[in-house]
Amino acid sequence: MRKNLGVIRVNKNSFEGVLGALEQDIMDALWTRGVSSGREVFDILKTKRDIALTTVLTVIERLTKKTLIEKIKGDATYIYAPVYSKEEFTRLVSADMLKRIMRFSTPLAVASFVDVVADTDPKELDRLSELIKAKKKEISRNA
Amino acid sequence: MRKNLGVIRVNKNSFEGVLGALEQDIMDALWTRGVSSGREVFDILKTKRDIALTTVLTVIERLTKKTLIEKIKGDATYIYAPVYSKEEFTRLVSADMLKRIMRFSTPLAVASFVDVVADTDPKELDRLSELIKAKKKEISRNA
DNA sequence: AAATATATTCTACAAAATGTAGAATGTCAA
DNA sequence: TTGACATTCTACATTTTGTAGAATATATTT
Repeated sequence: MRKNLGVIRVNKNSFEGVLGALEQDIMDALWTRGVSSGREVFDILKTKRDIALTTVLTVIERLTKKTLIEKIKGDATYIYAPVYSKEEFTRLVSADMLKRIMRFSTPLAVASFVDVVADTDPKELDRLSELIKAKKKEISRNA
Repeated sequence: MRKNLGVIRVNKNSFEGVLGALEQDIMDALWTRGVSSGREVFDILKTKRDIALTTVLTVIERLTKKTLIEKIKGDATYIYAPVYSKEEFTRLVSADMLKRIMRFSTPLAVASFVDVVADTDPKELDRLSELIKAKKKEISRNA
């Protein structure tokens, strides 16, 4: 399930290292569908992969232990809600990864970042400039 | 060995998700000491932790399979060399992580990045601005 | 209430990654 | 030849994730 892309193992999965494939699928189901019962999540995944209801329930259970999902007593069944929106979660994960990268070397991380942004979506460079400007103002305001 | 920092599991380890703790220690030994024999690496680690020579050898072997270490026939013993410098490796890992973050959402990643840089080392914001400027020039030159 | 359906929890196993190291084998020098 | 050291093999343990059957609880229907 893990491949080698050059040196580094990767998944197609954005949250590699944070969520497994099934975990990710379940979170995605909850993010797109909103609060759902276990069976509803199962019904969604079932259309894409061959999987058992209990498998889904088990993994949902694990995700609640990771505080990524909240378990709520509904009328007939439990329902599950993502604790963080996909955006919040992405921010948290990103921030965490970035911190780890920078913990090693901020200059290197910064340089890599500019390279990758330029590669990925050069137009974002402008937005990045603006965000920096704004951030600097914010800093001096609070200084 | 994994803790919960907020939502996301982390290690103190910068390369979490890429290298295990022992693997990291071994790479660090090679990076700081330079090309070394297995026993030399072992001697370094031994001062910090209780470990067997064969354990070190085993993991070195695994790292050669991951193409992070090159195995070279020395006179009496094999010697091991890091395939990438710590800097190169960091760049590769960073770039890869960043790509994965941006694959999900470039705008979010960019925003997070600015936040984290500001938090970590606000002075880097200026350098970041300059790098962006330079990168833009580079792009227009090659356009 | 008994039977049936549905939900939830328990328990368990498999595979991969990593840490761990003893046993076996190879090699070279005294 | 006999050590001493090097190298390789083999084998476990643990953790994470995927997987799901068995058991149990709860509700619904007849």
